Amino acid sequence: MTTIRDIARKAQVSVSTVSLALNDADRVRPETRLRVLEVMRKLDYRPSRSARSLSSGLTYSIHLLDPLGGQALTSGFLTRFVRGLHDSAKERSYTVAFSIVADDGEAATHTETLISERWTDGIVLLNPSDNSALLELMAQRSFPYVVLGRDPRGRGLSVDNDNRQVGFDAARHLIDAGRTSLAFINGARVQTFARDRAEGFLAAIEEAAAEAGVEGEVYFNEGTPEVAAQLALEAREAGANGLLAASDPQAVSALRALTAAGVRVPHDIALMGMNNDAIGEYVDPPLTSMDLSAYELGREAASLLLDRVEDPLLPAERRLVPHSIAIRESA
Amino acid sequence: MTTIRDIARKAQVSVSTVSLALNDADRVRPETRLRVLEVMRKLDYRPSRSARSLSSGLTYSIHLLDPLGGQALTSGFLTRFVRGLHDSAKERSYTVAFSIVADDGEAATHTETLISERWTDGIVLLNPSDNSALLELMAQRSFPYVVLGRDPRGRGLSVDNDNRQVGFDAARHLIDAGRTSLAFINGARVQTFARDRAEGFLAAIEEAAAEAGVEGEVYFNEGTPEVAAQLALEAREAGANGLLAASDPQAVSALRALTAAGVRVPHDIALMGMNNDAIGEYVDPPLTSMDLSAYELGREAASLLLDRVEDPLLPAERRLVPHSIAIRESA
DNA sequence: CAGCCGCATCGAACCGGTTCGAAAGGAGGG
DNA sequence: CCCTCCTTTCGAACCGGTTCGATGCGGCTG
Repeated sequence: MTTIRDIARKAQVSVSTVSLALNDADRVRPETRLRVLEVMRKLDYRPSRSARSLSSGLTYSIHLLDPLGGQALTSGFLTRFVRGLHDSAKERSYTVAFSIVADDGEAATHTETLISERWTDGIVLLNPSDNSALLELMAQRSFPYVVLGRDPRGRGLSVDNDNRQVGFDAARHLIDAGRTSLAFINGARVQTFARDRAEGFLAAIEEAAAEAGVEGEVYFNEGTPEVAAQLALEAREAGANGLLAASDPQAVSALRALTAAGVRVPHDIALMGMNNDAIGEYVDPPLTSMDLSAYELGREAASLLLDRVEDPLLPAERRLVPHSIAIRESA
Repeated sequence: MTTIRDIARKAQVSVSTVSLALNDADRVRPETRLRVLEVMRKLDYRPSRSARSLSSGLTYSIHLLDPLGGQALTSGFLTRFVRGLHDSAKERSYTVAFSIVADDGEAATHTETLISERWTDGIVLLNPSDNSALLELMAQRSFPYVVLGRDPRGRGLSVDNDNRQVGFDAARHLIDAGRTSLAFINGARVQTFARDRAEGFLAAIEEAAAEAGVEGEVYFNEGTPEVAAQLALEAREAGANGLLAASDPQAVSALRALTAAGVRVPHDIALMGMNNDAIGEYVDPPLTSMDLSAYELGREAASLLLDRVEDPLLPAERRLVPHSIAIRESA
């Protein structure tokens, strides 16, 4: 293994000059710098990451914390979010590591370890619940982190969709398609984003209630496809002709239950999913779905976080990523 | 930040004793050890990871390399594999990091960096192609790594399914259901596992050809759902009444195309997918699918790899993880 | 020409652990 | 009672970088 001292010897300069040549180009004479770099090339020198970490206090990595408990993330969403996170981090020469934790408690103790043992430079939290012990912890320690979703205290960094608008736009799309009795098979009520979406959904209905006589209902639930199937039938029973599900697996499950019950989609009832999973394109009928820009959320998360890692004085920020509607045949 | 020297001072022992007390329990008197640990607890001491890495030469992390180019992995598979990898690594106190690379060339240069800059203790490679420059590289450097799939040289560690058997069992399942004309919408021919599955698939047909007059064909292709839809129709045209797709998205896409063409599944043609993605349960009809035990593959990969990290003298090994058939209504 | 400044470079300390060889002390054997 | 060996502990070197303060040198200013 060739070290910085080997380079120094061979290039006839001091160790500190080598380090400077590598990291702080304009503090060393160009001529010297080139000579040093040439020697590095010749000896195929690679600075050791752990040595660099130890002395600089940086790990050049960020850490994603995935609370398995938080059901919120369908795998399609997570995959794309992670990819965005990775791509953005990679552009800035950071590595991404991750941990999957069972619940908020484990998340908190694990985070404590991440921070105090200096494993990482910044932490990405996925959709923590409102009363998260973890968020409490993060608010106290001053360590760079970003939240996907909403940080209730509003003190930290976060990336998110405008979830009220997501709900609003979805309802609006159904209404524009002539649907008058809407149902929203939503996530759990404890999830902030689910409440926000419900609010927007109902607001759109309210707005259209007068002129078009539109009405609607929100069903909070645990988010499983099984529950969605049952609720879809229930909603249909109650006269719904426009249906929004909180995820694509839920929508697909609802689709099957409705079809099996002889209800035609979209003829009898329009159906929308959420997050535009790849699979939605191939079911029959293809699924209209809210596209939450998971990849872009991931990119923004890494970008915001790394800005703070590199300059801790930057103010907190909440960045909203635009969503869109992937319109297909189901609605 | 409290360091090992703070502990030493407070506990009235030397720095080396503190280190020993922490890492090599039985080389220090129990009494002393307890005193040291007590001081640690009191001062909430946490050893710095980078310091430990630098002096021990270990990073306590493994690195997953995901070649985006290798289309082989549907996101459902990858998610579960990664989860297995993580869980197994976590049990042994290792962290998992990952990189997504565009192609084999980038994989090779990136791996070079991972190894020579000491980022990680071991590398996990996903389904490299047969002629991978990366595998060439790994074979030369002696650095712990494990391959998901087959290492053509057979020299390295690998975890895999018995892909020949996967193909065989799938065909057998269709034959047992009374299907006589089979088709396999397979992956690309350059992928070893695709060839292995094709071989098994055809072997099962061969075996049943005499008694039951079974015949069949394998369609190698790029693995997109679009292509699957087209090939499904083609196969049906040619008289197929039993169909196996290389992934669940492909199967779902085929299902839709067939249904749209008035072909009833499974009445007219039985349909099987692969990898048992969650979504298969909710389409209509629910999808029978080969379950490749992605989670278990991930667990085994980490387990084998870490065994070698901790004892480099262990011999190479190829571990096959059993598959199963998730039987639902489509076949 | 003396004084000052800034640039390029250097040596040494430092980051916080691990580990090696030596030393101290006590037990056991001859 | 002395020698040896084993156990426990210690000091110091080491891992491979970064960074701070000092130094030497040349050029500019007054």
